[in-house]
Amino acid sequence: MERLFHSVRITINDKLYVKDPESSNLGKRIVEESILMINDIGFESFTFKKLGQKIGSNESSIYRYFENKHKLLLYLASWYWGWLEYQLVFATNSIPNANTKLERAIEIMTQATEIDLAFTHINEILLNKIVINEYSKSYLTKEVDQENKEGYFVIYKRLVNRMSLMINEVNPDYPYSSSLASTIIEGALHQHFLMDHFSSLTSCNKKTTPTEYFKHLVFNTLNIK
Amino acid sequence: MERLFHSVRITINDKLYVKDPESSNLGKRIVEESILMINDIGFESFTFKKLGQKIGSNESSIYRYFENKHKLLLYLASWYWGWLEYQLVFATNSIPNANTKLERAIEIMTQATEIDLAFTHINEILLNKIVINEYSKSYLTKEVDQENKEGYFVIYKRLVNRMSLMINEVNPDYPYSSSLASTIIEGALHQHFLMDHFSSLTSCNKKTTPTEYFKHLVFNTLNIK
DNA sequence: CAAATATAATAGTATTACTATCATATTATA
DNA sequence: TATAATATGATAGTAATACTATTATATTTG
Repeated sequence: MERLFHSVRITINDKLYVKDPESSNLGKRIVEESILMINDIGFESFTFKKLGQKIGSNESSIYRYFENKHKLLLYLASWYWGWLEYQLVFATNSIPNANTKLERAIEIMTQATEIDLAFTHINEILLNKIVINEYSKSYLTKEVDQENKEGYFVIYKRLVNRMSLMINEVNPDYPYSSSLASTIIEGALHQHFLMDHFSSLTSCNKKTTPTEYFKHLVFNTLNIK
Repeated sequence: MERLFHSVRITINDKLYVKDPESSNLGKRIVEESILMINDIGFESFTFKKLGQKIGSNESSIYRYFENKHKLLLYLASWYWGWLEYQLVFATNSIPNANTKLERAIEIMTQATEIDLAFTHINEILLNKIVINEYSKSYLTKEVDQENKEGYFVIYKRLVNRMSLMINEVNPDYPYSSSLASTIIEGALHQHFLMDHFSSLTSCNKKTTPTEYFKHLVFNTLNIK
């Protein structure tokens, strides 16, 4: 299975980069090391100048790949959601039973990424942490409507919609499938954040996982016992 | 009732300001106009220099009230959550029935702020919008643990805990009350954001409110019909 | 009215987020 | 293999940001 993942390529909106980072060694190093660095010092403190120093390259060279760090974040996030989408589709498409399928989907969407499937230069564990800590900043902006029109969030939207459809399959009469889908995906990120920084605001911990919480939430809400 | 609200004063951690903005006319203008301005141009573009120009004051004078715009955001958010907490307690404390009480609590936490109760210089409608669009940025930082220790998030935490207790009153056996409480509060902000910018990711709209969605979610999850 | 305090004005600094230009590698192709 | 094309690196420069420091001028208070 790992081998299979190796050969998958996640297609990302080409407006998010100036030059495709997958097309060169430097590009891959930019992506690889930016993940480590954003995870390390946080998105606010992260700059192209610092990244250049770290990878022994030049600030101006990084600008030839990404217009600015905001677009780099959107690129990384798209990659992450694309990767999750792939896992979701791969793991659920052969499941005939709607309940079992939704259950598996919730697992995939709410689990902490624990295994690095070694997608060459991308560390999925750290990328998952970046998404938990920084993803909101990519859309909580004044430019969100314009950027949404440009298609910067398509993968994320497709993912929420897939979840929504699976919810509908389980209970076609449930009237809030889109909201429930977005609540699971965004809420899972939030619960993971709370586990790390505000433990009194979550019931989740090492024993009780967000997955358990969301499964209970969803299946009770849908009136499936 | 409006008159009553007038006399309420929300107590905010005094580490969040250098000089209490409630203590002078300039301080109040800073708070008042910063709300308008952040709402208008967004937190990223907002600067103390611009604010000074708008209120006919000087950048350096604003720094005598707030160390930086991050602390100003924390101050505004604390004020907002304190104000919501007041409304929550006021509206629910006399309700004896646990279900009715939780129902009323969900209404208060998930409704869009529509009426400006004219808390003198603070526009609650705009402040609610700021919280929807900017609040996450106040805690998605590398300094969150330190700032949490300093008590910058106490009001928010108290509010989530109040919700959690009300959930427990309805169903003492429900094992995820803290997570459900944080899901309602954070999730409500998120659903409002989606209504404004990603309508395909939410089932909520003018007719179907987030309040309706969350009531259904909570009472079904708690197995109360 | 003097003293204390608050506010305003101005200047200055380090950093950020770029853009532009030119030099030098590396790679492709004729 | 020479040359052209392209990629990368080095350096410089700019406007804005996020402050700090100092001094001047109001305003308030005792």
